[in-house]
Amino acid sequence: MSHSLERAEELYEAVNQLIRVHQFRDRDYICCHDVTVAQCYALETLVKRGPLRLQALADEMYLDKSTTSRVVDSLLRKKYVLKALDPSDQRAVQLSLTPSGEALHQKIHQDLISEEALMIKNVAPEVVDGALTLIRQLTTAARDRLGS
Amino acid sequence: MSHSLERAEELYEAVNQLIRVHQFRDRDYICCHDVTVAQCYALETLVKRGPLRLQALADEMYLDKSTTSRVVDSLLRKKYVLKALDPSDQRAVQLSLTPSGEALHQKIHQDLISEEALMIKNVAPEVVDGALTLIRQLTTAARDRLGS
DNA sequence: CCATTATAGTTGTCACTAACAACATACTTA
DNA sequence: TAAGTATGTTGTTAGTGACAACTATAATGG
Repeated sequence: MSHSLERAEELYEAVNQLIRVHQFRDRDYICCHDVTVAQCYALETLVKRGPLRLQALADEMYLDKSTTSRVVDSLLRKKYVLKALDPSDQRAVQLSLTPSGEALHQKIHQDLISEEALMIKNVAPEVVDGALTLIRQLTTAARDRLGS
Repeated sequence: MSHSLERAEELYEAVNQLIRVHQFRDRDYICCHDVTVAQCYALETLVKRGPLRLQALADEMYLDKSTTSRVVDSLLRKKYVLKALDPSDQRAVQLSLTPSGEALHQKIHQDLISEEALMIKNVAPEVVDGALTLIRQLTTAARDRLGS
């Protein structure tokens, strides 16, 4: 039991460090592209999860709908996102990327992936594969825990 | 080469998800304790890296010194941090925790560790140990990359 | 079928986050 | 000692994030 707490502590530290470094990198690599980190994450989510309603987007991003509404606003102003009415529900909106939104996302995504590739270029492939599995497992565990 | 890019892409996704979930959890578990996430991170850094100058603290946190100065201000107002002059340099300050800062940090830290323990209670110990090594390796790789 | 209740988004407000620039002060070195 | 450099603080601006109050639309139930 005390062993499992030690493990928890070490994992907490390690994940924290990883998060800091990634956040810092994101600030560097995203913000020079006309969008902020949060805006970029919204773009990413819309790319991955297809057209979404506002509340659904907020859920995916773990944010309040009001916060999300404002992030989307900024993307609308910059013409990276399109807001269409849902024909089946006059209250709801369908959010999707414009072509220039797609293009921007593509560009940023590619930059970030290249950077990630450089970061792991000296790490053995098996090591990366292992980390992948485990990080996903941890994410699932955390998500389950929060959902409860 | 294309393989390594795929790996980079998957890793990027996986880490991103992990970051979201952890951020969400932090908002929940830290902010009910009289400090924000950033303030808590400053406390943690001061605990781990001992008394620090402002610029050193900013470096550890990957933040600008002005941002850090304000985070520290809020902690000074709440009496969780102590600011002492550096005798060897009248410009510099030595930042450290007050007893109540120590106590608060201890409490939050324990909460977070317990939560982390619950998250991994269904993950095999070897798996956690593996993740730990790999996450650290990735952090180091990322840090080296940014430092350059 | 209308009144109640619930849901989708928006807006007001407040505190915090974060950077950049300009500044005062103190150290350093040429 | 003058010029340059480093340490922190403050002004400013934009963005983040939550909560509550609000409008408008849908769904339900009596």
